Amino acid sequence: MTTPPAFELLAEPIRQYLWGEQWESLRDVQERAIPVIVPGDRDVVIGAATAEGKTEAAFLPALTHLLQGDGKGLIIYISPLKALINDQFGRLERLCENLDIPVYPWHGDITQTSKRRFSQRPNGVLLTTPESLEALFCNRGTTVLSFFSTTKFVIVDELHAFIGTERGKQLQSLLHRLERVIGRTIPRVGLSATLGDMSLAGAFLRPKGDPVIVESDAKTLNLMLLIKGYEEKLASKNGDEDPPEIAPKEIAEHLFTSMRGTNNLVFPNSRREVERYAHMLREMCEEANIVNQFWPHHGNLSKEIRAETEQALKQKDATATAICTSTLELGIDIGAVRSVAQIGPPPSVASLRQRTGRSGRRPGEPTILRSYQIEAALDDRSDLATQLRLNTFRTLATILLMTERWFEPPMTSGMHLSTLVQQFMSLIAQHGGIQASAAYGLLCSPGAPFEGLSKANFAALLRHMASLDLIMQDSSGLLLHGRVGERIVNHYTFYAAFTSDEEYRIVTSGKTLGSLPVSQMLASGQRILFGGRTWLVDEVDDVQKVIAVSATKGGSPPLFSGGGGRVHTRVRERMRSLYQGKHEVNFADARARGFVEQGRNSYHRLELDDRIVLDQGSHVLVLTWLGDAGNEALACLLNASGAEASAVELGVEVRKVPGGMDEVMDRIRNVANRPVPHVEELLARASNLQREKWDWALPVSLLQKSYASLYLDIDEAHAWARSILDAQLTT
DNA sequence: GACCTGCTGCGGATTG
Repeated sequence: MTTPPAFELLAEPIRQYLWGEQWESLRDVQERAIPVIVPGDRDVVIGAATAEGKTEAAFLPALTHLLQGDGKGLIIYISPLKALINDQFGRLERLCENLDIPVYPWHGDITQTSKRRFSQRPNGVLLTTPESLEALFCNRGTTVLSFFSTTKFVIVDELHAFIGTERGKQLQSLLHRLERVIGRTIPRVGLSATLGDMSLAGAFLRPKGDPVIVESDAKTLNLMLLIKGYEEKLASKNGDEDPPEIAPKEIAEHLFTSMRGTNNLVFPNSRREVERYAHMLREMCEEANIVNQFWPHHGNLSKEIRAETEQALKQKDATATAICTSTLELGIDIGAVRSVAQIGPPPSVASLRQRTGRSGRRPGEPTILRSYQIEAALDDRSDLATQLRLNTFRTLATILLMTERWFEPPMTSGMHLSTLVQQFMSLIAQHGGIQASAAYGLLCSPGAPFEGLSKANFAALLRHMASLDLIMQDSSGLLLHGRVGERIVNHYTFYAAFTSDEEYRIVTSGKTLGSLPVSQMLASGQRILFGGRTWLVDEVDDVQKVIAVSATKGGSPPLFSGGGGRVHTRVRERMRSLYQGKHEVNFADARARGFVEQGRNSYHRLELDDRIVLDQGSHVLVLTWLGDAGNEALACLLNASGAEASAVELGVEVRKVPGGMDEVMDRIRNVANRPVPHVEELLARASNLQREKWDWALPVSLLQKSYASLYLDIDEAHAWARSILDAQLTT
């Protein structure tokens, strides 16, 4: 028997709508997703790039399923962004109008009236966020059942954005709790970018589940690639002058000439750099006497300014280029762009893939990526990173891995016990109090989000939370909120699983431009760059947390701090093979090729092929070529054996002891010969382990477990030490 | 440690 074409499986009114919209054919993922979603009895993960029609691949069959039922069913769509919900609402409403299925957006900006309409007749499509769902569980625990009893599907958009985060753990928990309230399994459909291992995305969508994976045909990337190198002269020796910063200007000039007249995206890796380049490019437009076409976009700019940039990109009769952070990495609709620029090393292979995927969407158009790399001029004082041209090699390794279609596997090992604290307090709110055993079953039993946490550990958590007045127990054994817990749960900030810094609002003549984290203090009279323009600080109000500014001219150093991300072992391995290789990098300009040659020369001069340790004066550098999680774990292992070690870019830096290099080798052998220590032992001397929102409410032993699960690859570090020992035994 | 994301209920005033 042959399967009928997917199109014929869709409900009649949906087919009519598609005819009306003049769809010529279904996309590959749609063709394959429709037959598995229509019956409504399987979990499905759809992996494809932006604009390959993932949303329709989920909604067309899900709505078909709804129409084939009694018409009273509900589809819950969960998105990480309000902006995405608003986008989706516009698109879905047109389709659903014809089907007589209501669509309700439900998030923090939606009015009570609109929410009330859904409450009165909860069916159709509900578009919401994890936080709004959390609020429903907390404030209307008793109505969750009546709201959601007819749910046929949960669709999670941008699944990859949830994996490996405390917010993702919260989502898993909410979906699990939802099914426990309703008393049955609800099919889950996850929409994800292409990931290194899609089955891990499935394991995230439903722990211990068995999803159908629908992955987009690996269509070859028609990539046009250019890497340009820029050399920055060193600051003067007396050090009282600002660094010259010629290179960023040269990069801005190249961006200006190669991008004006088309739509593009520029990713300089930090808000600070976004401001710097947006400002330079705006000035260049002024000098050239043309209307500005370069717009900034980042998370601290006000919604209005961001909307202005998105609008500029979308409109047809003028061109625009956005200088942006990862705010434009997710699926917000900004249309196709001609090219993408990456300044400095991309944060990860997966993120670079998402970014470049914004270009070359129209048939026949290539994907254009320009990568700009600044390195300091070499002299006899240059440090190891400069000599090795590390940033250039990291950029190259990341780009090559992308062209080889390798991506970081999603990080699913994190325990995120911070979120266990939240979910436990939320359960108390939902049920008006809960027994410890019931809570343990809901949160930690097989298939639950915190599966694997022992009863003893759970009890230790409850005791600790009680000691902090977060919870208390009544005479019947029922657990309730304590004084502190009551206050926390009854504030709206409780619903988010993640923290954010306290921020100052930047205001000019009554209009909010955006916000700044408080870490940077400002004085009046200072000039700042914000929203691509220069402002004079008139007044800083520490009570209202408002910075009043007025427009001014001239530039000064922008705000925000910069830095790096977490690097996977595979990227470091690829860097090493690039150092060892001889073949030319033929998609780089002369200067970038020069950096490659200089890096390789340094690598061979320092004999890094054979060396494990390198004398750095006061420190010894242990070269591992592992990822950050491996390096950090090795630093912990060495610390536990009495050294003073910390993870750095190429390995672990160890403070020199009287025994010198031999002593360090001894310690590595020691690590290799001993069994892997328990996490408690490993992190016994570590402090400052709190990273997530409720980490402060965890007992030390659980904080250590949670930290280790997120940041340390102990097995990898131990295996590395063993491999060193084995190599020495055989020579 | 880069980047990013999200948020209720209620009371009181104002308006149609």
